[in-house]
Amino acid sequence: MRPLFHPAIEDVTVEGILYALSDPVRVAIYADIAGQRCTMNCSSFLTVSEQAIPKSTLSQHFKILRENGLIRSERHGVEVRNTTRCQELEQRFPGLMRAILNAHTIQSRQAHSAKQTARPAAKRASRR
Amino acid sequence: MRPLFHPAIEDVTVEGILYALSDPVRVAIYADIAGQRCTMNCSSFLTVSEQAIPKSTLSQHFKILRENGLIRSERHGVEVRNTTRCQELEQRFPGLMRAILNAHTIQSRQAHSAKQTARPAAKRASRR
DNA sequence: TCATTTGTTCAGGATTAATGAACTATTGAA
DNA sequence: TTCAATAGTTCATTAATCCTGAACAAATGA
Repeated sequence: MRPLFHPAIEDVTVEGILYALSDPVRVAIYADIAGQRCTMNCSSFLTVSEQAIPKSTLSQHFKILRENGLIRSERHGVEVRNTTRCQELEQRFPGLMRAILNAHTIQSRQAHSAKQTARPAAKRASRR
Repeated sequence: MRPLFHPAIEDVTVEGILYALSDPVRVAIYADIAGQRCTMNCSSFLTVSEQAIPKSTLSQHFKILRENGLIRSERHGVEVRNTTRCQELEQRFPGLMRAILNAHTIQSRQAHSAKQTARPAAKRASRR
């Protein structure tokens, strides 16, 4: 089994970060890992936002997060433990990750309150 | 010719913003528009970062920026004038656009100095 | 040794992106 | 009015990417 590739922090690009987080599942995973004190394994995310994700898809999502420099993954026996690279990223792109996570929180709150008040969801551009 | 669609600011999503700016050409266009005092038409970008862009491709890029809530486009006679929606976006997602533009600036500076010192570009994950 | 758990890789079908060619709309000049 | 030039859009085709079931690999523990 191939070793897990992690880019050097100076090779991490803005485009790569934005691409990795432009998927609702991946940004939810990233936000969740960033919010935890402990590390998390991949299978913690077989359901994300009440939606089932096939494990092959999940594996690809983690690969994308990893290879774009957002998370660090280490094999520990049979599982893979994931942590964010927040501190390195903060050094390279100050304020970026915080602003994205904050925006994600704002949006989640809005979605939640919209659901509570039973308004129909606004139509919006979807990509897939 | 169809009218230009702009989403209401509350329908703009984080994912949409990140997706729109995850393309090097689009983020360069957005950064350029954001940096200008005056409005810009689409054809100002037939070459972006020393790279020629077909106008049909450019038209799609502008559509993506527009429909994800990043820019406002208005027809004026034969041309379309574009401005950012920075202020609305700042209200909805405080600090987000500033952080992204700042990260883009940091990265551009690094790319520029790397070119000057003639170091070979680091290999990085590409998407296309 | 063998079943279980955790995750990866591969192959395919589905989706999305890029772009040349044809088109629309506006402007200004003859 | 007519015609050419300018600025973008739309469409069709090809290329690239994404999603996921199936098969596989590695570690663990019974």
